[in-house]
Amino acid sequence: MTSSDNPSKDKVPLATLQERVYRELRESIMLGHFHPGDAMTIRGLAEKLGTSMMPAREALRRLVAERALTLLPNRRVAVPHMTPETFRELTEARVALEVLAARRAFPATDEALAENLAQINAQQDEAIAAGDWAQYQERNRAFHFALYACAPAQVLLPLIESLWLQIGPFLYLTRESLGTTYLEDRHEEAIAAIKGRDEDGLAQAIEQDIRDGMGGLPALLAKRTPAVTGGPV
Amino acid sequence: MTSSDNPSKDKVPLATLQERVYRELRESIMLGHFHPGDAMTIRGLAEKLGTSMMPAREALRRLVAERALTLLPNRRVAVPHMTPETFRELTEARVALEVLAARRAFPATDEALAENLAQINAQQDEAIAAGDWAQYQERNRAFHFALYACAPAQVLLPLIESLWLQIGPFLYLTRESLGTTYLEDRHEEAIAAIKGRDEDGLAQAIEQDIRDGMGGLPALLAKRTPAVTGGPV
DNA sequence: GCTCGCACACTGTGATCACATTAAAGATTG
DNA sequence: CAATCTTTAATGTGATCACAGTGTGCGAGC
Repeated sequence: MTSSDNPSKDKVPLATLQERVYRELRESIMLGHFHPGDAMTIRGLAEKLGTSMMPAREALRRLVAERALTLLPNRRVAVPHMTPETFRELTEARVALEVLAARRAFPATDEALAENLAQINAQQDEAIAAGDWAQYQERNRAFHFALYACAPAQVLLPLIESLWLQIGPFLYLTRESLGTTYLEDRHEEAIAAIKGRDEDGLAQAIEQDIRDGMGGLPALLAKRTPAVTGGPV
Repeated sequence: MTSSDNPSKDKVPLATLQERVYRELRESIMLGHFHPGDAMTIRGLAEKLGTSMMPAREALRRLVAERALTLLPNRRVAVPHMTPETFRELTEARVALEVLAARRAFPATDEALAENLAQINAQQDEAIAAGDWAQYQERNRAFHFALYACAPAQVLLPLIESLWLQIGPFLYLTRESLGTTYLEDRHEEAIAAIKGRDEDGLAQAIEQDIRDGMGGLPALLAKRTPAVTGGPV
């Protein structure tokens, strides 16, 4: 638990500079530090991180390849815009892949994992009570990936992470509504399903958790960006 | 509609060199020109394509990000190995995503598309009869993506393409068995489902098509690579 | 004859530079 | 005063170079 739990932390100088830049950018994106449309330049990023162009350049292109950023026709890199339609597609993809990941993980789940998940869930509730939105998001991520990682998922995990990355820049929309609307605790249902050895129950809990969390976003999205990506005025 | 229909063709000098190298490598991988374990060097690729290191370097890293290639601990790039377990995971991921893509495409399908798919399917049968394995694979790909592209799929298509890329290096295993075992024509079933406005039927046809095509591979895989990643003689 | 050690070639990483394209101002003119 | 053209700054792309780590192959020593 102490050695390889936090591959994103800077415990080690992180072999290559490009990797460091990548991790930092990736974390910032997932935590919603960037907003849709924000443009980034190679030189700007390089200067901000104190490196030369090369690591920044490779980190940016890598994130573009993972669909976390988009390459504009100008060859400029920016945080992608999102339409309600694309968001629905993201939701369906998440449901399909994460339910599958949960089902694959199910045979490997046990009481110990259930306890671990319960602890994470408790921390998440604390975050809600404290109004700590960033911590809430972080613990939510920890919950899902702790479950999915039970079964070896060399294929599924990267795909799911790509989806989370694409959603990242829009999670800030949920900042104000943290804790305002009461939702069923789907995580609790998932834990109960694990303890009760109920695979279908686990799958349903995960699916509902995703739909609950993503459900309100298209509306917020339409409110924030009234005139699509087309032309302002 | 005439300008951006064929982004993969070389009708245009393809703006950047990196893009050309990327496309070429990607195509070679998908068509099974490389075998698992094959290592590639930046300088070697650059020399082969007549460019400098930079385009080759970025193309390789991009394919690594898309999971088409892997980055060995030595920082060397190679065609990934595959275990039967990973292959099953790939199959399940394909089923989940492609069935979803087919369902999303369904409302947009019509008679014209059915005719188009029927033509592709006929060409595929011709390829089988002629023993043209490469053409068979190409037409199979055309069939699936022609269907999935009916609905806007900015999220799903890249994910599916990533899966196809990961499978690419192992399709060569099917070379000898082309046409030797009779399989239900799931493509025909899919076309019939489209004509009959039967979404569930379409979904089942796609799922079975994937399972039929992928089913035999783990066995072939185990036969070819008895000693995991060890050493070829 | 076998093993250990050393030198050399090779690879990826990162930095720097040159160039063409594009966005942004600034100046000029109607 | 506003619109347009020109000049200028900035950006991505590609090339070249320097460096450190790795693996290989050759040779010396036991």
